[in-house]
Amino acid sequence: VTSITEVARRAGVSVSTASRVVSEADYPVSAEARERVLEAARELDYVPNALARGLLKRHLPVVAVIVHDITDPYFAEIVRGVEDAAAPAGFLVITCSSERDPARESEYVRLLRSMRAAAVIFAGSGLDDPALNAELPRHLGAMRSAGAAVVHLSPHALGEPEIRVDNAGGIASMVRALVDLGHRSIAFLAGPSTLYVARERLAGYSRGLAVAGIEPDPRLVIETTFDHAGGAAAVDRLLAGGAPITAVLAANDLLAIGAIRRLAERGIDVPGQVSVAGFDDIAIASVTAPALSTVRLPLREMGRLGFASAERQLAGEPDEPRVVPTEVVLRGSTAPPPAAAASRAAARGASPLRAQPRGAAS
Amino acid sequence: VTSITEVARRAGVSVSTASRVVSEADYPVSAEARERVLEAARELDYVPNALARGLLKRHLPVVAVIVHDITDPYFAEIVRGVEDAAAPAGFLVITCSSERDPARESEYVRLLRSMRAAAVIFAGSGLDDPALNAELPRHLGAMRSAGAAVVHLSPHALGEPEIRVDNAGGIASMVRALVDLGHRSIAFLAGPSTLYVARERLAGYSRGLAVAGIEPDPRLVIETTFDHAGGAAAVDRLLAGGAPITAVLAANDLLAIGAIRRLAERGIDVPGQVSVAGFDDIAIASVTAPALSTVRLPLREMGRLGFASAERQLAGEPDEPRVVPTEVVLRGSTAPPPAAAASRAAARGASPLRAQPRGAAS
DNA sequence: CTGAAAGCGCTTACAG
DNA sequence: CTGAAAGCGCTTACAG
Repeated sequence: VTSITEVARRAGVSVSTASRVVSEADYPVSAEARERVLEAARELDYVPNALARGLLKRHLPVVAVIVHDITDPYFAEIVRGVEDAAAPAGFLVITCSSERDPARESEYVRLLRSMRAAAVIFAGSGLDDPALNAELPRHLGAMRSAGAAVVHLSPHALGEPEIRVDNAGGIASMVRALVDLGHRSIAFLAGPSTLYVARERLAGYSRGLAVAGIEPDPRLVIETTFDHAGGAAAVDRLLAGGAPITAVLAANDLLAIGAIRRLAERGIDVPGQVSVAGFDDIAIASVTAPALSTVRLPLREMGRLGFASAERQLAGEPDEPRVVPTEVVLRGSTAPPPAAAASRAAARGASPLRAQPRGAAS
Repeated sequence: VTSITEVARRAGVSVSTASRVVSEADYPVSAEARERVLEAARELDYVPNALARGLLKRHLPVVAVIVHDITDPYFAEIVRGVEDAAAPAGFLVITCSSERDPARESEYVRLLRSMRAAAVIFAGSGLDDPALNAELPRHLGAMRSAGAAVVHLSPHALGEPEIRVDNAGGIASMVRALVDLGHRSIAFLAGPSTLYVARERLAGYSRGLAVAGIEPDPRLVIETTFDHAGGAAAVDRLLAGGAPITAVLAANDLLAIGAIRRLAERGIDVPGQVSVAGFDDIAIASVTAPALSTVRLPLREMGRLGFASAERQLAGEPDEPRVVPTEVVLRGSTAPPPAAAASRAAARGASPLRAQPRGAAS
């Protein structure tokens, strides 16, 4: 724990000069003094105290990412993107799993505020729950006015996100792709309706159906949690409902993967009898069997963009919102609907699922 | 950015008294003074400056987790465990993806040292590369002597890990389980031989074979990276090698999942023709098709234990190494070997893979 | 180009 | 129970 005082003494210079050298300040120092300081620092294994420095500057070179759950591949990928951009700039990244609990979120932001974090990036969607969100805006306001950056990568209650995904457009494109494959009976696993992203994606589903001239069937829209279990449960409800279905579109990949697994357990072939598609394109999506058709989001890039936005804010530069592209990726989990079943379904509204014995599909 | 000075002024007390109240120091303060300070703090939205506090204490209430890649579910789960234990104690968690690059790792630890992080937890295995690891021990030594905690959750070059997994025993148990199923030709996807964990798991494979009285066949051991792609590539090499195989045991789940996928692409049924098993039991292992048989590691619990070890070290308490249990979990990806093929293979050493047309399996 | 001094926001002996 | 003062390790006007 050597301090700059000892470095200065050993180098035979003042603390001021030592500081100017080790902090790489833009300030004239003679070559020999510089060399002596550097050598003393090396010999003493001097590492500057970032806390002391942070006390004088406005904040610590640390950026926090608030995620719902770091264990969700969607968020892990974003955090990695933030880190990839932050590391070269000398920033460390703090991850906070809020579990979508506004109280935990507030507490985390309070802690971040006390640590004078330079930026906080909200990776997950906001929750529509104004009463519980009371504290958060106060903390964010205080951080902002203390010069810290605040970035949102998803829709939220407090305004437009700095990094924006066209959720509705992405889902609508996938609806279109399924329709092009021949599907007309497309179920939608919607995620939690309290989440702003989930709402946008649901809107995309409705829009996609409207564009294709398909009458929406409320029985085909299932509200779920945003994980494997939600996908499995939704399949059960769908099958119990008895409505005709040839495709299932899920509001995220985790739901889709859970749905595929449940369909397999029920003896229903994917994509032979039912096509399944997701959203996000998390890493495992391409490794499942069958590989998942999905709408790709550049998750890592979103993390990088998030940090870039923070940097701009910290530098006092103008920060225009960025819109991030989505792309439909068709893999093995989608196919044309079973021909016979499809025409029968169209003719009398029967469920192709029940009418179609396993293995008889194309 | 209100400071304790303003709180003290508004409350009409000295800074000392205000400090004693807001920092919850164990020091007598009159009830009315306390109340006035608390109220002033509330009114001013006072949040103490953790940097100033950290400058006086030995360190900042922050714990870092060094992982290979936060995007790997293995590490995400551990980080979550650390966070679950750290949050109630008021610690924030910093994640550092080192990509197994000793230079990056050193740089991260230097940064952590400069921030006076209270603890650094190494989640991943050490690399056997003494030359490159030169800087790391110096930083760790400095942190330790500054009172910070250092925890290892995996084998490494610098001694015994604080939290220890019986890697060899776990793999050997899975070999045993496969043998019990009737397998004798068990390939092993070993991971990178430079990683200490990978070596321990390979040793477990050898031990398992020895216990079962099976002659090891060097063609069946494939060194790989530790990801999906490594599993796929290993399957290709195995099939090209032409050695008889009825089961593939992978040193981690990512490898196993990549292998299953590649086998499916090659038209080989899992587990009908070939059984596949992994190690770790990451969350997706139970959702793949077929669900993955694996050796369960209590990853989240390991994270919690890691933080607990750090807390003990910080408190100056004795910190005995903990050994964490492993458990064989048999799911859909393993089954008895195809009977005909197995006996033929035993008789003349032919490959059951080639001899067994798709779908003819039990 | 160099250095003495003030100050960032706290905590903690020390004296009362 | 209360408060004045020193000091943690830096940076940065300010004077030379």
